[in-house]
Order: sequence, then structure tokens, then C-alpha cells
Amino acid sequence: MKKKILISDIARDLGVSVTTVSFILNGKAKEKRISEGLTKRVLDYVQKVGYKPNELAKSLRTGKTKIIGLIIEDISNPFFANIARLIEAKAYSKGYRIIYCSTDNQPEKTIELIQLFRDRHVDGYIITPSEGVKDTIQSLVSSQLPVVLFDRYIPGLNTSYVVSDNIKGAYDATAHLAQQGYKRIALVTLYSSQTQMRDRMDGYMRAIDTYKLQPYVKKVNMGDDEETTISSFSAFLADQEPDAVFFATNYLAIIGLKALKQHRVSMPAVASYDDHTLFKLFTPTITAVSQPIEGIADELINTLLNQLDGNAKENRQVVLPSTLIIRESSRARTSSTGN
Amino acid sequence: MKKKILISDIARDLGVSVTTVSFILNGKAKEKRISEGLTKRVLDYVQKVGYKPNELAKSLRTGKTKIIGLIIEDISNPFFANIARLIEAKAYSKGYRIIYCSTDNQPEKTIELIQLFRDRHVDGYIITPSEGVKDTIQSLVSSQLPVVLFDRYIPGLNTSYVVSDNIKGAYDATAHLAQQGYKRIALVTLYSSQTQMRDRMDGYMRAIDTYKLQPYVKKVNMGDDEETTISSFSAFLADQEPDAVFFATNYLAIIGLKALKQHRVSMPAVASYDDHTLFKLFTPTITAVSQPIEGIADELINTLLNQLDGNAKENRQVVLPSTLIIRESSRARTSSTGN
DNA sequence: CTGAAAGCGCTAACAT
DNA sequence: ATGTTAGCGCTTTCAG
Repeated sequence: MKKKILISDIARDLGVSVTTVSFILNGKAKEKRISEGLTKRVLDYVQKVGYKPNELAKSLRTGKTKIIGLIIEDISNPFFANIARLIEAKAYSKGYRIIYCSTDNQPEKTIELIQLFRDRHVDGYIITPSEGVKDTIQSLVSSQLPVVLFDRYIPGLNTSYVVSDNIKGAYDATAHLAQQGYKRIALVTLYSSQTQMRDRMDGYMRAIDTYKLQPYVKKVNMGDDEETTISSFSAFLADQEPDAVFFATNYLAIIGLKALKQHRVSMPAVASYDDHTLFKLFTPTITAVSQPIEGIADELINTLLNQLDGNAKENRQVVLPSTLIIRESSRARTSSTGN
Repeated sequence: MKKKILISDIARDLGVSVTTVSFILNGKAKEKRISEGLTKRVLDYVQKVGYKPNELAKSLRTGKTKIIGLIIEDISNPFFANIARLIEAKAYSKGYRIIYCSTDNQPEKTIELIQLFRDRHVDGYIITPSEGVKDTIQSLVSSQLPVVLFDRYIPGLNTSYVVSDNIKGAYDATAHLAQQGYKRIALVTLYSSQTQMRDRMDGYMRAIDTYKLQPYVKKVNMGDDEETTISSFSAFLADQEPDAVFFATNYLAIIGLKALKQHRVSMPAVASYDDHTLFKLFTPTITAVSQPIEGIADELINTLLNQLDGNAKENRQVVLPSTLIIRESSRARTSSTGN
């Protein structure tokens, strides 16, 4: 149907040189002082025949693809999905396209994806680094490629990043539970030394210190199947009998809620880092630390575009505040429940 | 850090021609009868210096990118997100990469994305078509590009597609509600003439016919903000007083549940097309028609790979069965509720 | 078995 | 102001 039409075709048809057409097409008509008339004639003709330059050839020639690679932990987590959507929209308006992939937080997959994006010559990278990818990211940075990390960063690696204030967010949630009268406040987190997890633990511990409580920490394995995690968590509940539980991520909270629902133990107070649609609909509604999604997306794309434009003197390291959203699940502890 | 190394570099270093290296790299050593020894020597060297061919140049030359474009309605909907993940994994194992984007079901965005992918010369397309993109898809097909639609298809356009049995799924859910003793069973759906919506309506109506009930249909606008939809739905509930509601999609159900939760009307029985994590956690748990996600992903990728390999005599149009998952929200109607 | 060379479609010095 | 032309890095025909 559509015969592929080339820049040389349109040059020939119009009796001008390809250079002229190329200049006009790339908005250099003014700069190269090409006549208004000709410019318009070319543009109109291009429009008419529906000429589209071969982006592959263009990229090969210029070394630019106008593509940003977005490598995130899990596209099916609403937190990441929403950030992805926002970034996509913002990048789009700046003439960049996004291609994204999920890592499932697996180092091998992350490394492979970064390699894939390198092969495809993406212009810049936005990454939620999993553990064990320090070298790979390092090599990106050393190759002068624009990179900005988010949700977590890599200690000892000087890159740009955008994260939320995990310490304060976790502190606020824990302190809130303490203020509501809960005494045995547990933290449910992952076996993970990633910065966001470490910081949430830190925030939790600081609040525990402030209120002179005892810590109860349950760690679970990211990779385990849901059944295993549920029963392990249930065992923890039975064993430690916390009267409040703070989940370090929304997917941990969801698994926890499943466990609570299944095992019909008496419901402790609950709070979670990261918000989720479910939290507004669960009975009771769930208190959560909400990250500033829009702000994170803004900072990410601005930081990256800055680097892409070459205006990046230094790396930007942004920490944005989270907000505690208080819902039913952290209602003040009733005396009847206590002793 | 990494000096970009070219095929000519490795040819020079090894004292052979680029042709030889290229042949070896592309697995044509045997075919071209290049000595085992040389083949190994080249491969080892390539390995050692970490040579990576420039995929851009390769694509420009061969006209193949080994990339599949995945254009879906909404990556933040778990149904689509999960399918995307499965497709990604399967494509990956066949040497294809996936790049995906969301359309928000907007025709303009869909058309733009298809154009973008065309510009990037993706080898094949998997698309959830929004309304009003018939011509664009047509032009893809006419240009002999491998395309397979899913979740819905475009009537009057002969393409491959993979959908679930929407009529039967909706029929089953509605019939189930009827069998449980509900009399005023409402359907909540979108203003949309897309095939999946039309078919779900159809299935609902057939069940209504079978059980000699009256239909109650509420249509809402996809584009409206949540508030508007909630109040419009609440008005419908107050006005029509259905004793059971069947939602045509999971996001409609979620909005509906929010409305029910907010307005504290007496809870009707509820069922939804498409499952969702939330449905297992809501109180009551929500009955849902679950689509065979794995099966859909399998069929999609197989159909597309078939076309990519050129073994596609004809278009494949696959309809997969859905499964009704009965949960608490459709418990038999109690006499106390009735009259 | 291996090498020379012609492009894939485009951009941008360089020349005019 | 516009045309000529040399590549970007790779694959692949055609000759040895």
C-alpha cells in the first residue's frame, strides 16, 4: 500500500537538494537562511505525500534516539505504574519517548535490561536499582550516560536520584500508631538492604526509641510465593501478638491483609508505606504513607532532561516528603482491647 | 571508559575480513564453511573485548528490529499489566523484546503510538484497539505488518485477535445472580461500542431473557472523573434499587464499590467481569468472571510469532473461555432482604 | 573459505 | 541560499 518514500524522493520531486530538505525538516531553515517560500513548499509537499523520516537511519547518523529507558521494579504495582504514566506524559511533551520494562527486583534481569537499552542506544535512563547492580550502573555513569535512580539509590555511587523521605514517613506512621495507644507495634519488611527498606526500618526504630517501646520485626522473602509468606506472617502474629503492624510496602500490606482475613485473628491496627486503591476500600480503610507521585515524576524527568541537555554540572539528589494519610485502621486503641 | 569497538576493529585485530566476522557472529559459520578454529578464535576474541554490535546499524541494514510493540489500554490495570508481563517473558525467550505504551483508550493516543512504533520499525504489533482506530489498524494490515488485537477486535476488519468469551462470561455471571434469587439485576457498563462491551451486554441480556427478568442498565462515561461517576452511579442505585449489580469491568466495579462504601446504601449482590486482587480482600469478597490471562498471553505471542516467521496463511481468531469465581458478594438472597 | 564494496536512509561538513 | 558527498556500523552479494 504505502510505498516507502525517502528524503531523496521528495528532493527530486521538488527539484531541490536533499540537504535543503533535511535542513528544513530539522527546523534549520531560518538558521541556514532558506527562503520562506521554499520552506513552505517543502513542508507542504512532505505533508501531502506523508513522508516520515526513517528514525533508525536518523539515530544511526546522529547518535540520538530521543528515547528514555525506564527500568522499574514492577509495572503492576500501582505506585510504579502511576509514576511511569506521569513520566511518559511529561517526556512526551519534550519530544522524548519512553520504553519501559520490569525487573521484578532481580539483579540479572536488571542488568540484562540495561544492556538491552544500551544496545538500543537510549539517550537516558531512569532506574529503580535492585541490589547487586552497582557495577552495571557505575559503568553507565562512567560512560557519561544520563542516569537518574529513584525509589532508592546505591550507597557509594554518585548519581542523581529522587526518593521520598522514607525515614520520616516510617517515623510518622509508627509515631502515629504509638500516639494512638498501641504498645506492641510490629514492622513487617523484606530481607533487603536497599536504601528505601533500610530507611523505613530506621524511621520505625527512631519512633520506637522516642516512645520507649519494644521493636517487633518480621522479615519476609521477596521471592517466596504468597502462601509461604502468608503462613510465615500468620505465625509471627500468633507468636508475637502485636497490637499494631506497620508494613514497609503496599504489597506486603496486601499480603498481610490477606493473612489477617484468612486467619481471622483479631485485627491489629494497621498502617502501610505507599498508598493503594485497596486501602480506601478495605474494611477498615487502611492508614498509609503516601508518596508524592507527581512530585517524584516531575523531579525525575526534569533531572534527566537537564542531563540530556548537557546542563548537568552536578548530580541532583532529591528527597521528597511523604504524607501520612490517617484512616480507620489506626483508630485509637480502645481500653476494652487493652489491659 | 568503554571505547566503542566496531566489527572492523575486531576484523583488523584478528587479521580477517569483516565479512568473516559478520558471518560468524550471525551463526552462518557452518553454512559459509568457515573453519572451526577460526570461528572459535573470533568468538573468543569478541567475548574477550566485549564487542556488541550496534543494533541500530543492524536494524537499518536488515530492516528487522526484533522488537514487538505492545499497545494496551491501561498498564495500571492489573489485567493488562499481567498480560504484559507474561507476553514480555514469552517474547523474550524467543529473542524478541517488548516495548509498551498505554492508550487510555483514546483514539488519538492510540494512533500516535502506532505511528511511533512504525517510525521505530517494530517488527510486530499487539494492540487493544480503542474506538476510532479502524483506519490506522487497516493501514498496518495493508502494509503487511504482523498485527494481533486482543481484549476486543474491530468488526469488519480481518485481523488476528485473541479475546475471551465475553458473552458467555457475562451470561454466566448474570445467570448465577438470577439463580441466587436476585430479581432486579443491573448491568453497569460504559458508553462504548467496543466488542467486549457489546458482548458483555449481550450476555447479560441473554441471561435476563432466560430468567424472564427485567433489565436495568446504567452506562457511565469512561472519561468522567471518579467523583462524577460515583454520584451518577449512586443516583442510579437510589432510583432503580437493584438487588444485584453486575459490573462490566473491574475498574467500574471498583468505582462502584467506592460508591457503595461511601453512601452506605444497603449492599446489593455484586459481580464483576475481570478479577482483581481487591476482590479477594473486600468485605464481602467479590464474585468475578476471571479471564484466562496465561492462555491469552500464550495465544497472543504464538499468533504473532507465527506471523513474524511468515507461517501465517490466515488470520487466527481465538476466543478463550472465562471462569466464574463465586465469592461472598453473590450469596443467595436471604428472605429477610426480600419481600 | 575469504575479501571488496555496495548500500540501508539520513545528516552535516564543505563547497559553491 | 543550495548542492555534493562522506560517512554512521552493519550485512550480504559477488568475486576470487
